[in-house]
Amino acid sequence: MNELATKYNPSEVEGKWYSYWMEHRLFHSEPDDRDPYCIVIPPPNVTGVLHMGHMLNNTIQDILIRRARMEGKNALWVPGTDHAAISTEAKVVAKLAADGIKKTDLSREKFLEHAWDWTHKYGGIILEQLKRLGASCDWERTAFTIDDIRSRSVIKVFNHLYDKGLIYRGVRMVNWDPKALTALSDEEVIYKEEHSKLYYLRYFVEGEDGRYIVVATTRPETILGDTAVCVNPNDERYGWLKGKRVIVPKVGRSVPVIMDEYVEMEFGTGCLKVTPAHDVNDYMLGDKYGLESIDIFNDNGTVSEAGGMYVGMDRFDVRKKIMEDLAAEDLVEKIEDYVNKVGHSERTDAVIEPKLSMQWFVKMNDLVGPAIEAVEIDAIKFVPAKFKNIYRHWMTNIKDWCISRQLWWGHQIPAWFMPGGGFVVAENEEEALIKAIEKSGDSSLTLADLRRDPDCLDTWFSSWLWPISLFNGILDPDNEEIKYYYPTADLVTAPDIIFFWVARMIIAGYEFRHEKPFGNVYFTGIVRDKIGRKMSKSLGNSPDPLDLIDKFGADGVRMGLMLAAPAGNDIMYDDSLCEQGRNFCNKIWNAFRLVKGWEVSETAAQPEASRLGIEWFGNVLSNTLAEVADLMGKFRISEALMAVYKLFWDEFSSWYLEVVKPAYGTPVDRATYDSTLGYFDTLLRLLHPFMPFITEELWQHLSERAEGESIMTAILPEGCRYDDPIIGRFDVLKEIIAGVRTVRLKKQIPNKNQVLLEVNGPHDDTLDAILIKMGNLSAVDQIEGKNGASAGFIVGAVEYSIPLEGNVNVEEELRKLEADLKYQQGFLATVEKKLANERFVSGAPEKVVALERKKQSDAKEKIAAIEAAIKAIRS
RNA sequence: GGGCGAUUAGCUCAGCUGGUUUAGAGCGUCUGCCUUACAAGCAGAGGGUCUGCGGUUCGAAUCCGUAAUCGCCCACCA
Repeated sequence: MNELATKYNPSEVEGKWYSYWMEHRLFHSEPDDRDPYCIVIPPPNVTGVLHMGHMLNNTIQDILIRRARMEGKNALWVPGTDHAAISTEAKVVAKLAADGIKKTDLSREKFLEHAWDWTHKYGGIILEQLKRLGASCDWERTAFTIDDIRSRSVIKVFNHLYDKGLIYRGVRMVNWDPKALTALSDEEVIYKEEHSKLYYLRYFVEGEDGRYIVVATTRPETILGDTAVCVNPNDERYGWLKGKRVIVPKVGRSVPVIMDEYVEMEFGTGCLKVTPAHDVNDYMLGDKYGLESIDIFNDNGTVSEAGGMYVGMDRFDVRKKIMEDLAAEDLVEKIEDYVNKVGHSERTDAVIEPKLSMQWFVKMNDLVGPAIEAVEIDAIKFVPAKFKNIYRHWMTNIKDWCISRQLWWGHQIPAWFMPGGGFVVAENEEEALIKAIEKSGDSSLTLADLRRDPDCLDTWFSSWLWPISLFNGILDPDNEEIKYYYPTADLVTAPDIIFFWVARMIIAGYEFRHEKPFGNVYFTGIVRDKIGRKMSKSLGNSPDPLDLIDKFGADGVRMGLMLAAPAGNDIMYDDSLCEQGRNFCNKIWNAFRLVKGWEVSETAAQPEASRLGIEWFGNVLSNTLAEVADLMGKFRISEALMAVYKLFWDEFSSWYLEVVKPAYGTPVDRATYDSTLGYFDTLLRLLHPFMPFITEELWQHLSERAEGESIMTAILPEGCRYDDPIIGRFDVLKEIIAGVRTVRLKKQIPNKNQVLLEVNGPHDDTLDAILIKMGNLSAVDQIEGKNGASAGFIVGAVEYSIPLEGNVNVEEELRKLEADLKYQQGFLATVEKKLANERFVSGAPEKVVALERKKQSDAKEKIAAIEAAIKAIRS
């Protein structure tokens, strides 16, 4: 062991142990008698690559899983990927386009072949990357949202909801993505503030020569679809318009003026143009007043035949062109700068076009009840709790979910159209045929007569089943696995998918399983760069996680991320955090080198200092074990890690090891050595969930281990919190030692030179053995008054001093003491002011008053000690 | 436009039901050290009128009000 390098080398260690864990199936879980602890992974996009958000997210999950495993639970972390309908289809379409193939030239079957090829080629890369991080997922269970079990689950659920009347098909105004050529749900639309223009256009009034009204719009191109103009009936300016008609500029169409209080009189001119086919509100008005609806756009956002002019031009080109043409005809009143919110597709960033179309919807209102309640009463606990509000608000204002997508890559909607009109919903073709015959009464129907709806379902319509479908709980609701693992314990996810995924999983849990899907939801923050920008590909400010692992080691990166990541707070990532993690690995590594380098003597007696050190550290360790357990229970992971960090670095390395370290060239006694290895073992266990690789490496070195044994499955001792007097005494000791060291530093006394420590006052000598060793003292002498030249310090109310030969800077000593005196006097004054206040003494609890009195007497004692020291120096 | 959250040391953050020595940590900074585990280290030190203003209280970083700044979520003013 002595030939260990002075630095920890992660690359030599990580691959080895990951293979070892896999080989011995240590991540694998099956139902047994132990308590289950289960996390289902938020499935990353199958063709995605690991980014910093995944790193954060999955590090947290792994820490929770590994800790649960070491607490003796049957821990299972189920991995998998998401087929990500829109983005994967977009990637495949782009790849085909690069090869000169258009999607429209392919059959559905042919296209899906390409998509599967693509998935097999790039799919699962991200899972391989997670292994580098040390993720202890049960890879034997890896699932895919579109594999056989998950697909059949989706179909079954669709049928279930349809049969309950909770899924319907209808023409509605939906969010249309002209780039992906599909409808989207409301959640997939991101509104961005944009600097645009407000165009004021003239609409001449029919039959009133030369009289016109002015209408303000941000989208002049949609006048091609105008079928009315609307004003507020209370608007006195426009009372005369009642019953009139106006001419849509340029288009020349005569449209009615309608009156509705929906119109804000203050906005623009108080006149609203109504385009029922291309605006949600206008659609509502059109519906109310029976207006004609003219769909002027093709699916790709170009003007359709129905537009009548500019046919085939893109909507944004038309905007420019039509304004030129309107200006040429003097139909433009003015143009103003205007800031408004424009909806963009979450996946393609294309500007959303509100569009009337036939789609499938889920009636959400009938499903949310138990899901709202569960979070409200903390049956499902959100961490941090602020997300409860956001969740409640969304759930109580929920709208129907548009679940159909005009895509091929996904779960095809299980609806079949019949030749004579109408459709049936079924779990498969055979069932569809039976239902179709029944419904139509036409027994001559064959499968060839039925046409399946070509559309696919929203990706989230499969992800919302994830905690259930992973255990086949939809198809086989009574199987052992679902009964054992469900509900899962914790969910760890980013807050941006709270509606897409978290809320819907809760809804699905209650609807399909009558039980919550998980007990706690831990919302991570967003990983930002040092100056607070969200990490993104386009900004190029996101480091490649694998490069980071190469540079700092997986444990270093894990630690770096966790140090800065309180739940729900964004994390300002900086490489220096990983550096700190890497440095900590070295610290652990070198502490191990030290201990394993000791020669052990079976005959040497245990020094008193070591005995005391062992007693003290045992107490500190137990306290920290309990503290970490408490913090982890509250998901305060970075604080837990910090407690472990300080325990190892400060208490164990800087204090304990220095106390028990044998003098150079001498052996350590057996008892001290064994205790030290025992502590090291516990420390490694405590560290393991955070830093799995280095801890496994050192643990295996610590003593002989049988093949297949691992720290992963070692049990973490439980600590307990208590105040042993030795902890307090040791704290005082640390102060005294620090005082000695400060004097050494100030007086330039080398550490190897022994000094005498003189004590003036009531000094507790029970830990003197340690004091003498750590201070390199010749002795600790009790004295009265002052013995000549010395440099001193005060701890509590006791004066300590180190006699010096020759030049003592009396002035400096005095300055120091006087500054201290001034502080203590000021402090005493505030305490006495409180005590002099009668209302405080009578009003405050007895305990608080007693504490103040204690402060008062302590301060007085201390002041007396300082004054004595000053007097001694002066005399 | 509504709602929510934040503002504590140079940076990132703790500080839970007001009282635990006139506020703590990690990192960074400064000083001294290549001390026989570790210079990616050791030892020591400095650093804050808790965003401003007002209020409640014997007592406020903590509770209330208000202003400013930042952030997030939601919403159909074209």
